[in-house]
Amino acid sequence: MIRVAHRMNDDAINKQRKVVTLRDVSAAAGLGMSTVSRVLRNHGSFSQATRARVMKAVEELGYVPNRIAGSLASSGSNLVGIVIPSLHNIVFPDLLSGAAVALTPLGLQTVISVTDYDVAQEQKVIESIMAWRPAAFLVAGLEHSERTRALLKNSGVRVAELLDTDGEGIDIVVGFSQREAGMACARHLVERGYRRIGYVGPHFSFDPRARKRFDGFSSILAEAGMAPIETELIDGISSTEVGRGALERLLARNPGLDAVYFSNDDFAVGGLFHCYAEGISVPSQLAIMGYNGLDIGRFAPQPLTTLRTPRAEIGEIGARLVMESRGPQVVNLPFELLEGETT
Amino acid sequence: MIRVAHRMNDDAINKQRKVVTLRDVSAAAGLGMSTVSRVLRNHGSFSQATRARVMKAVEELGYVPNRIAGSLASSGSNLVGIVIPSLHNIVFPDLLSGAAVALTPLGLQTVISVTDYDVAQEQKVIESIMAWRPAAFLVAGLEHSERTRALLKNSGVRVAELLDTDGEGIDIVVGFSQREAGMACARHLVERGYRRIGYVGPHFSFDPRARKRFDGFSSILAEAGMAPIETELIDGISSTEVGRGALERLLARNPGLDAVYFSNDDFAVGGLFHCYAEGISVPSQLAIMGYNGLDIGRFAPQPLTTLRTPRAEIGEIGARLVMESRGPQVVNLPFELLEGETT
DNA sequence: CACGGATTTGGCAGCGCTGCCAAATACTCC
DNA sequence: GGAGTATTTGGCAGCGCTGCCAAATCCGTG
Repeated sequence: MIRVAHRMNDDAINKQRKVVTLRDVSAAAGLGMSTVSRVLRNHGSFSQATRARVMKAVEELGYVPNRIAGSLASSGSNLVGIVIPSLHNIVFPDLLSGAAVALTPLGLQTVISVTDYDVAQEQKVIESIMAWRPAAFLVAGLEHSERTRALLKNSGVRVAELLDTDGEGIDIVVGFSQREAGMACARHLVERGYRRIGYVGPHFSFDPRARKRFDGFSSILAEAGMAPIETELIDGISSTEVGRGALERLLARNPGLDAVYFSNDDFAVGGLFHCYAEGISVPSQLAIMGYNGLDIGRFAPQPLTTLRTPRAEIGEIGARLVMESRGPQVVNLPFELLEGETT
Repeated sequence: MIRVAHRMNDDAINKQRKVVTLRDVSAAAGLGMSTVSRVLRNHGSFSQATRARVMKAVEELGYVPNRIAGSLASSGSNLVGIVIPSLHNIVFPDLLSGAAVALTPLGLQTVISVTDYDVAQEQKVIESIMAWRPAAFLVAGLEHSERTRALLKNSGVRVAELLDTDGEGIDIVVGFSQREAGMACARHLVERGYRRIGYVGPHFSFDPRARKRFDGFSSILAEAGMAPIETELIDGISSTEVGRGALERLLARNPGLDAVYFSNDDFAVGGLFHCYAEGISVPSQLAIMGYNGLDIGRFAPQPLTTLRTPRAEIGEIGARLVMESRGPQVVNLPFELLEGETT
């Protein structure tokens, strides 16, 4: 008998140690489960005395609510799926920061996946996030596989596609025209009188937004009757080192260039450093233009001419709109050409 | 009668349009739910013919599995909670990238939250991630509220604390000694003969790791019988601009400094740029030392002397260990002093 | 002090899936 | 050809919570 009693006691202890559920809390508080649930969600009505009893029991038992069960019962989660191509380009952490500003106060959690600029991988991660029935999706860009588009469209969750407005969106689109951004950069260089222009950026198969900017850029040069741009395309991630090497190779092949447009300020600063190292005078011998308006470029010895992109705002507005649940819409945010001393 | 039949038909259609469940798939395939579940999870045994029937039904109905229900039934999610203080310091995106390398192949999703260097906020986000019963936690640093530590310890989930090994961990710890890192930087400057050293970094209340480095740094100077270091403490995020301004202020107050130690390469590069702008010769008039081994510093006109930190490796190893579910352990990774031309 | 309405509380079904076990079917060997 | 084993399949309970509705309690009034 005694041993049995001991065993039961042990079991009870183990049970408690294992997982504390709403039922345990309600038993401890001497209340019904629904009452406890109401108190914990601060939803519906209950007396202050009840609230206190619940909180006391929660505290004593160390109860942690189970949102998996809660979400199943109420068919709705507080998860927001975010899908970006990379973390190595500052644009995307900035986007995430902006989104966090809007989502955190609403008590939403972010499930974040990285695709490495691969639409197949994008499809895979969106499918697996979808299995968590997120409240909304934020995805970078407008280019997806057919299946991904269908999945997002038919799922019923709100989707915001961010950064780029050149194309057909699924639901909400927040960004700016990448093509226009490229055109603005080209106009600037053309106006300043540069005529033999080179380009350093990622391979086009890689980043569709860089390609759109390049196309826009090229179209302005063509309009001005200028020769097609010389390009140095890069595989790896955006960095100072790579930009420096890329400019060196580009100049070796095309000694007569008078300006180079870089698809990112990281690259551009690398290019600028190359010029300093080689004694190439900027901008008189070679003009350097960047893209993104990174701090590092703005406060270089010669401030870099670049184009400030509103990436944090895009993240924030995208997150806000996707939760406010209105109809589909396109929001175009302004970019700003920052004239530095390198062009 | 006809109207009733119509209504039922409508209902059936609505039902199907609304949410396709495992039950719908099993009905369409003419199989039991458990069989379909087994096929979809590729778990247990079934014939190839069965597999094909299931896949066909899944395709036709556009079934998306519900991991909320699955996780509730099997009491275990494929979510990994990641908690970092900020996204504005490159260290943390790098950490996330490293973690993704280890987690993605295992089919794990990341729930990421940012604390803004606030232990209360950290507690809040860890509590709410815990409600999703994550498979594991990755958190930056060892400094938490008492409650957070208790929650993590008692929850039974594996926890890896990343970046810092100076202190008591909860479970797995992966990083390096921040104190030692600071000491290594100080030794380098002392060896080179610098004697009046300044420091630029974030407010100490802010970032406990920066404080530990600073303490290690100071201890070496004290050992060498040198005067206490002059400091310029900063509120905002790490950036070139801020570093530039901070150095200016620091030098205005302390004209005799012969070296400045920056808590981040962003700051340090800003400082370097300030020197260039003011015609201060580096390192003969003023030595500049950074921290983190960022690309931007390595490929500046004068390569920055800095200390390379293995942050992506920390993320990757932390993620790997936390999933391999062995006992508590501390992994110390090496940092590397990179001698540039600025000291 | 009984009465009607407002407030507070409890019971129970069910969200969609998985784990367990038993049943059905296929296959092997003598 | 039938017992014995291996493979494949189905049924059902239950994971922990919420939504709905009914029951209980409280309160001010006539």
